[in-house]
Amino acid sequence: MNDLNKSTPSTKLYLEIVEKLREMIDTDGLVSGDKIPSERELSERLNVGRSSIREALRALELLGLIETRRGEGTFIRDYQDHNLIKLLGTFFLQDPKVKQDLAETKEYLETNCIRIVISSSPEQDLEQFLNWATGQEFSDDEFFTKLVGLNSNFLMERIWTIVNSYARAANQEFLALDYSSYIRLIHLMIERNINQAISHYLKNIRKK
Amino acid sequence: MNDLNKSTPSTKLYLEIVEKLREMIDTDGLVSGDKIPSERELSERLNVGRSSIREALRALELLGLIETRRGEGTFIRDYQDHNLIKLLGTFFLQDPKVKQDLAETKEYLETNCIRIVISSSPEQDLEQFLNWATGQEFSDDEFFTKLVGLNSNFLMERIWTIVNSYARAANQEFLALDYSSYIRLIHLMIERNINQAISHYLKNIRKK
DNA sequence: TTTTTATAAGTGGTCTGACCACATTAGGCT
DNA sequence: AGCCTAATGTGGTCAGACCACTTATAAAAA
Repeated sequence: MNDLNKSTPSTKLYLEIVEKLREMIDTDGLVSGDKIPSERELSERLNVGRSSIREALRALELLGLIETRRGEGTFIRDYQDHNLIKLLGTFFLQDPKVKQDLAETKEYLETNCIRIVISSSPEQDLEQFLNWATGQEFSDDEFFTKLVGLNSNFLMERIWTIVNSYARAANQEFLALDYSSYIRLIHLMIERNINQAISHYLKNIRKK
Repeated sequence: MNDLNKSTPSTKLYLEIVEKLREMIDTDGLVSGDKIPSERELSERLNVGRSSIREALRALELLGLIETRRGEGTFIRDYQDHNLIKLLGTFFLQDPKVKQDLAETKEYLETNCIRIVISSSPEQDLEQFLNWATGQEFSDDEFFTKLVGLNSNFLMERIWTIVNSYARAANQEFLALDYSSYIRLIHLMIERNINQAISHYLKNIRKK
């Protein structure tokens, strides 16, 4: 019988295992790329069946917290979306209202981001951004990935990334890129001109 | 041997099962509350082991798409729930940088929300909001839940809810509520005065 | 007949042991 | 040394077994 969670389970066993794994990762100081014990070893150490271990690992895998490689093992990995996106996508991305909300939200996040960058990014970063944009071709995605990266808020970055990948999955329309508009946006940001930057973004980049 | 995914699997079996389940739900027109076939029956129908079925169900359960009740069965459920939140929470809420990002992001979302409400919510809704706030006591949470609800973007609402629940879990500080500040914010919104509303929010409600 | 109570059947939860497919390693051969 | 082959370790999957719990069924009691 399993050690955690005797008799009538208050929470599902696999969720407790997830918690135990978290502690294990924490106390052992495991970081991205490290290997975690094999399923069989975990099964022994926690005194639970291997199938329960696997259910917990599936949950973590789904969240993108671990990666399993057959024949090799299971590895910690940087938190990223992944399967979750795909799953939710195949399930509920057909709702048109959801699509509209996605586009809207993406836009809000991006204007918000422009505001923040304007009011707090150092000149130097913006110049570097400008150099990058001037020197090469890029996609809308790449541009805003860079931009979102400029405000050093990891959470915000993640939210945008997720919303963006949803939005991309829901809407396959490609905008013809007008590089000069993007460059102009950067210039407006360097001039710290919030209002013009935002209206430029809305009019010339999102074509509203 | 399983029917889906013979020999060298291109994608994991449990993910294929998820897809099959989605189709099944789709074609059978199952909706929230309906019962899906038992694990054993699914196992037979799809010609895969019951453990694989379970791994797929765990994934869906984690996403809040289904609910399992021991002794009864597995049921479809509205997709707005949060094992996911809890899990992610326990996983990376210990990082102090994350905490700061949370507070910041919450603030961004809220100012953003104020902007949107000001520029698109009908007078009537705002008056109603004012009445609600005038008539009773409320928490900061409740106030902003209402406010976020005013811009009719479900996704945005969800994001705020999630960020907010994280933020609350990470930061237990309670602000002493000054109701007049909240009332004043609503008035400023009714006057459609974006700049003042936002600076009032930052200065008097978030005490910056 | 109606109500209560035992029994059976169905279902999710878990464990065990068995293969398979694949990757890495260790030995042994040339 | 270099190559090939076994052995080992790992995740992926399956089958069957119990357990705990719920619901439906049938038998017994009123």
